[in-house]
Amino acid sequence: MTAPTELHHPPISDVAITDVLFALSDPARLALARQLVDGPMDMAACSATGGPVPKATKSHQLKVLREAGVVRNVPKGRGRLLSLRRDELDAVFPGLLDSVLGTR
Amino acid sequence: MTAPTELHHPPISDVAITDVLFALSDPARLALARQLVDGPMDMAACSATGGPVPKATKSHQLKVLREAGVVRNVPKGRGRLLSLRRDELDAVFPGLLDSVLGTR
DNA sequence: CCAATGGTTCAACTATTGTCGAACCATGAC
DNA sequence: GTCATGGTTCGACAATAGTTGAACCATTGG
Repeated sequence: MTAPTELHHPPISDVAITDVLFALSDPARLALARQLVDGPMDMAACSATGGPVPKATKSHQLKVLREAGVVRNVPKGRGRLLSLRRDELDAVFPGLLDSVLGTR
Repeated sequence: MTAPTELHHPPISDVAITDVLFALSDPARLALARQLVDGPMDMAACSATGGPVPKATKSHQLKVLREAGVVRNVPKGRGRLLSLRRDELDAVFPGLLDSVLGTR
């Protein structure tokens, strides 16, 4: 098995719109995604709810977003850098992120 | 209790975007919603998967869509008429239905 | 009225998701 | 190397969601 420092990201062509919708259908996950609209962010810097969330929980929430093709999660220093897969998603599901992440 | 012939539809202001996303995050429910984009449809006429679905299952799937504010379900003759709550949803979540229901 | 059609609801069950402690892994600082 | 920091993974459990038969309800047609 490969070093788990590089996590798996599905090719965007393997991502179904239902996967994306499901990933964003949870308030905590949606909140995480919205923190990335203005650009990449250190994982340590973004918070799911504002309150304290166990790191296992946060890691799991981001895993769902990652496996749904919504976010990218790459090593950076001793932490990780998160980013939206904006361009790719816009190409396949035009307007989706705009409407979902833009609406309050 | 009131006659269950009139089902409950949440005011659109009570509908969270996460409710809508969740309702549409299931392939069968998404397929149902997509059959309504061109206008209202008799419930008996729309099929969830193409294959045979027990009526209890179909009723349940539509209940999720209804309670998420996505579809309206009113009595019509001895059956029911389904429709998207297009205008209301467009007002609150602009572009959402366009991008979700429009994309293949 | 009665029967057929179309649908909802209930209840019981299965299956999927979510949560989080504990153990483990990688990197950077020293 | 060692320690601290930041994160993933595993495993067990809790909670939520999905499926479906059976019972029931409403409407239309005869």
